[in-house]
This record gives sequence, C-alpha cells and structure tokens, in this order.
Amino acid sequence: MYENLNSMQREAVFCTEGPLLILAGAGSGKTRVLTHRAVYLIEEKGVNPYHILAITFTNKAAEEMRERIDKLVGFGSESIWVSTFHAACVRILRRYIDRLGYDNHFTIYDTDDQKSLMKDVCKNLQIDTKVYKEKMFLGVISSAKDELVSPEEFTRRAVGDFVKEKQAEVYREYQAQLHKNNALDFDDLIVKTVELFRHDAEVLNNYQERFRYIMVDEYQDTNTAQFELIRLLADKYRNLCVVGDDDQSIYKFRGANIRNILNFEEIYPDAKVIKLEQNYRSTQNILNAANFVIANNVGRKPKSLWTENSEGEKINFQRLDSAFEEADYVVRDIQKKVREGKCSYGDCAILYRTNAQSRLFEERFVVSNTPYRVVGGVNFYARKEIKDLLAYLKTIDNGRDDLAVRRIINVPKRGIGAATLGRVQVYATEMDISFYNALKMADDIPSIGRAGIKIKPFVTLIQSIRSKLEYLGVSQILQEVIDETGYVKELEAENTDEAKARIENIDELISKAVAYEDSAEEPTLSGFLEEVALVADIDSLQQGNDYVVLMTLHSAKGLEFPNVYLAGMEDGLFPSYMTIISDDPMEIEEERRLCYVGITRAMTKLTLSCARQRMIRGETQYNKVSRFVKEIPGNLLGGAESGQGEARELPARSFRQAGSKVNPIFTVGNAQSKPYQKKPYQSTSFSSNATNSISLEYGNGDRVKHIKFGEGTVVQIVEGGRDFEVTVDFDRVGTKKMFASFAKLKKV
DNA sequence: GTTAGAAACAATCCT
DNA sequence: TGTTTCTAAC
Repeated sequence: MYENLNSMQREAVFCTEGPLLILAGAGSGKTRVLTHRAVYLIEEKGVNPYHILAITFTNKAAEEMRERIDKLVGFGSESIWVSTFHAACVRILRRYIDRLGYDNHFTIYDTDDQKSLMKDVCKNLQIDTKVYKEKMFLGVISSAKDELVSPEEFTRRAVGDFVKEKQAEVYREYQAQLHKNNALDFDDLIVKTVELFRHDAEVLNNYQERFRYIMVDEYQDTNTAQFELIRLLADKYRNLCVVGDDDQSIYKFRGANIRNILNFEEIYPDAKVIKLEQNYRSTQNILNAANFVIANNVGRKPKSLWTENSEGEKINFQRLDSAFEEADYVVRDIQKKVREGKCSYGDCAILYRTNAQSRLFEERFVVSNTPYRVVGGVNFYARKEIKDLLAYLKTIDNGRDDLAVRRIINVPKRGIGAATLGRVQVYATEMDISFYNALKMADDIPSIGRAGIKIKPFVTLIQSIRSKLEYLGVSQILQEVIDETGYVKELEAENTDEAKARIENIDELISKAVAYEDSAEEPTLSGFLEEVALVADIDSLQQGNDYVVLMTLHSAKGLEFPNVYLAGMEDGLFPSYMTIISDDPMEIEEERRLCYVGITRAMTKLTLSCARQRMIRGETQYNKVSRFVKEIPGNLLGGAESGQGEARELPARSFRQAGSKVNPIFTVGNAQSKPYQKKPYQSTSFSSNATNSISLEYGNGDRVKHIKFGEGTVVQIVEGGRDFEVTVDFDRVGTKKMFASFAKLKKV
C-alpha cells in the first residue's frame, strides 16, 4: 500500500510521533499522505481510531478524506473525527458550553443574522450608522475574535482613541446581545471553544486524552484562534502534524495568520520538516507558468515544484474586446473541445475573482443549452423562504433567539406592526426577559392594547408545535410548521414563477430534513439546524457530474480540473482594485498567491482570458491586461495575443464600434436570475448528451412509496425541463405534487 | 399596517 | 448593474 508513495511522502507517513510540518506544494499528493498516515497509525501503530483528529478546510474535504480512509482500512474509520474547525467546535460546545454560562441549545448566527443584530446594537447605543457603518463594526469585531481579543481586552487597548472606544462599546454590547439570545456567530465557535479549554482543565484534559494524534490540513489558512485551539489540544501528547503551503495562503482577510506556518519550527523546535515538491497534477508548461508567477513574491519559503509529466500544450491567452465576447469565447471553446471529444463538460471549470462575473457566463450557457453549475453566490440557506422556515424551527428549538422570533412574528402577515413590536421589546427589556417570553405575556403588557389579540395565535402555534417535539421527527416538525402557518399555501395562491421556485426550494429543504434524519445517529432539531448553518455551497459539489462548474478562485482551492479557464485577467479586477490602491504591498502578494492557486488547478489545458472593456456596476471600464499574465514568459503562451500582452489593435476587431451593444441576446431584460428564482438553466432541458437527465422507473397509475408520505398512486407526470413534476395521491396524506428528483419515489 | 416605486448606494474573497 | 432603504399613497 505504501509503495505507490514517493520517498518524501513515505517519510511523512511514517513519521507519526512528535510535531511534524509538511510543506506540500500544489498537486503534490498531500491528501494521499494524510489518508495514508491515518491508515498507518491505525494498522501499523495500533492506534485506536478514536484517538485521531483530522481537521480539514471544508466539509467536502472531510467527507472525501473519510471515504478514502474507509476504503483503505477495514473498519473503525467512523470513530475518527474528520471535520472542519467549525464543525468540531460545535460538537464540543454542544456538550460543554453550559460551563461558560450558555445554554447547550445555542443557535448559530450567519452573516445576515449578524447584520440585523448589529443594527439593533447600533440603535441601542444611538450610533449614527451614516458615520459608522455596521459593516465596519462587524469587521473590527471579527478581526478581534480571530486574534482572540476579548471585549475587555479590546476596551483596555482602546483607551484614549475615540473611534476605538466606540468600537469597544459596540463589541461589548454585541457580545452581550449574542449571549442574551443564546447565540454564537461563526467566529465565536472557535473563540468559545478556546475559552472553554482555558477555563476548564477537566474538559481540556478530556479532549487531550482523546485526540492523541492530530492532523491539520490547509494549515496556512488557520488564524490565531484556530492555532491556539490546536496548540491547546496537542499540548499533552505533542503528536501534531500540519500540512500546508505558504504559497497558497489566500485567506488573510479572514484572519489567516501566515506566521503560523512560517514560525512553526520556532514554536516547536523539535519539529520535523518534510517538503513535497513533486507535482503529479499539471503539465510542465502549466507548472512553469505557476512557478514564474509566484517567484515574484518575496518572503516565502524557498521551494521549487517539478514534475515528470510531459510539456503539454501552451497556455492559451485570449484578449477579447468585451466581457460579453470573453464569455462567448470561453463557452464556444468548451463546446468545441467537447464536440471534438477532447474532454467532457465535467472536465471544465471557469474560475474568476468575483462572484459577479458568473452572470455573463450563465447567460451564454443558457442560450447554448450547455449544462453548468455555479458554486457560491447566494447560499441556499440564505434565501428568504428557507430562512423564514428555519427561523420557525429556531424559535421552537431555542425560545431565546429573539432575532428568529422577530423575523417570523409577522410572517405570514398577522397584522402585527413595528409599533407593537417596539412596545413588546420595551417591555421585554424592562422585565429582562426574552422577546418570546414577553409575547407569551402579551396580555399583561398594558401599552399594546388590542394588538394582544393578534399575538396570541402565534404563541399558541409555537407552543403547540413545541409540545410535539418529543414524538415527531425533524421533517415532520418542519411539515407541521408549513401546514400550520399556511406558508406554502400562500405561495401557491400567488401562482407566479417566483412563488413556484420558492416552493421548490422548500421541498428541497424538506428533503434535506428527511436526509438528515436518515443519516444522523441521533437526529435532533438542534442537530439539524447546526448542520444547516455550517454547510458551504462547495460541499455539495459532486464528482462525476457532467457539467461545467463556475466558481471563484477561492472556492477552487483544493480542486483540480483537466481544462481550466481563468477569466477576467485584468488589472483592477484581478489583482483587484482594492489591492492595487492599497499601500500595503503584501496585498498584491496575496492576489498573486491566488493566481498561483488558480493556475495550479489545471491538469492539461489552461486558458487565460480578459476583456478590453467591461461593465462593472453600470460603469464601463477599460482595463489593462493583468500584471500576472505579464509575469508568464511569452514562450509558454499561445493564442490570439500571446507574447507580451500589451495589445496591438488587430484590424479584424475594429469592425465593431466600441460601446455599441454587442449581441441582442444579452440585452433581453428578464434574463438575469434573481436569487430566489430558479437558475435559468433549470427550466430548459439539456441536450441529449447530458448524463444527468433522469428517467423514471414508474408511470401513470403505478403504486409508489415516498419516504415520508408512505404509499400512493401516481396520478399525473408532467415533464418540466430537467425534472419531472409528479402528482401522487397518497393513501394517508392525500394528493401531493412534487419534483421527481427530490421526492425519490420508489415503485412498489 | 402594507405596498410599490423612487432614490441611494455599493468596491473581493468565506466558515 | 443590482440591491437595499426610504417615502408616499392606499
């Protein structure tokens, strides 16, 4: 098993005791090393899997690692903890956070929640949000938490500085509000776990004894708080193995502290350092380009990647007249390659710097009927209808989450307005009780008068569903909420495309709840809510689907594709305007690392593209070719304008006047997708070579079984684009319409 | 208390 | 250009 590893990889696998730093270049097989290392620990060293902790960067990476270990060892892999920092912390906090004075049923606030909480905080403190933006405070607080700076510490450091004192005040109040709502934000998950370990020796010792072997992937992206967490855990047995690449550090904005990797040997003087420099992924040309680009950074650990792979094709560089044409070129190029049998759609990825760039590509994909998928952008769980329903679940689960209660108190409309809510809030504050508890006592609040009659049904609703918690599953509770509130009914009545898309989203949420019940060992409402809070869009990306994927360079980290397009290679876009005008030269270096990450995603073919002219927020910009393109020697490049990018105007291009509308197809008014709408491609059917088109194993009149609704008879099947809409008359629950891919009906 | 239309505003990247 | 907030009319 260990023979397919090279000597360096083997050394890393066999070095199990003591601190170990693995500097693993892009594509050098670090995931293989980590999985084999886990296997080696279990099989050769006789380590109980129970004693192993592996931290990955995304849930997807965690899943993959677990699967791979699973394949290599017969049994026991399920008792290894493989998870992200955040997921691991939630698991620990669910058990012990009561020791920090929180309730174990805490809720997790996402960015939206944080924003509305901050709004309240600013209102309470009478801060003019025109002068000091909520976003600024949230940014400051987040950075403080990344660095483990508590509100008290922050306050101490702020003395004498007017603005900082204000920030400290906000930080304190924000934290107090979170506590009052029994909620944690993302950063708190890490901070509170560190706090717990520092504050409670018994708990710390518990976990130190458990996690005798610790591995951390993507170590260059850990922040100070995460480092401290790991340091505490590893302090007893000191079997800490971290894997990273300083050249791929791209999360400074999230607090990633590059010193963690650069100073590892100072913190652990007895650390062993192993470098993995052989690349197995890319062609010579691609790797050379990456090496030339990254060589322009100063202050990196010296290393040189090499490969035994062939030279491969030249890197294709294209400079188009406009962003429309850029999108058009890329999509056509993909289709050409697929037609020629050079690759499949699933081999292709389009990577860009900003999410906004995806739109033009989407439009081209839609009109050309090409299967694609956008990763990132608006999170599924951030959509209004989903957040509404989740707010109901949160209220049922944790009555102390004021934010959730206030979100849904008037959804659907109950005629309770801002004035009433204000009065309830005043009462709650005076009595020092939660918003929900104040609602329960609506009758006793003199100021609200008749409005109390409107509040009562809401409280009764929540109480009645809450009383069913004991014997109903998560999906049934969700269904109960939907039925009792009439949420879906109201949408059905609207009968618009938008409403239909929302209903479809809700159906998907139900499926997710069902799936959760099936997979979790001990399904609980809290468990479901936290799983939902911690998923990233990238987690759902599956291998083997035949569609082109579009995503930001950040999301692409850790992935690889045979055919990669880096779009928007323009100064001002990539590197971004913000980093160009910044006076900190390190910011450009981070962009360059991002470029390095992008280039090294490609296995056989890499295309760089840019546009002379592009519309950004309604304004037309004329950008120069990205400086990163110019850092690649001309002999590695091919394409329309190879060599030293500065464009000579080719005569063939000037037939079209600058600024004129390029192609009427792009200007169709309603072509843009709004976040709640179905993505355009979902309503058009794919051409026949798309492999994910489904066929049904049942037909009209057949008896089928649904995981939740039980058995029933198929009444109608309507083909709706990529999916079938199936109407089933269920024996127990009556007639339901559903989409075949969500419903997972089984013929009986 | 609700709604639609107008005006203001925004600058990446993400668990 | 796209989204959020404000304002005025119902």
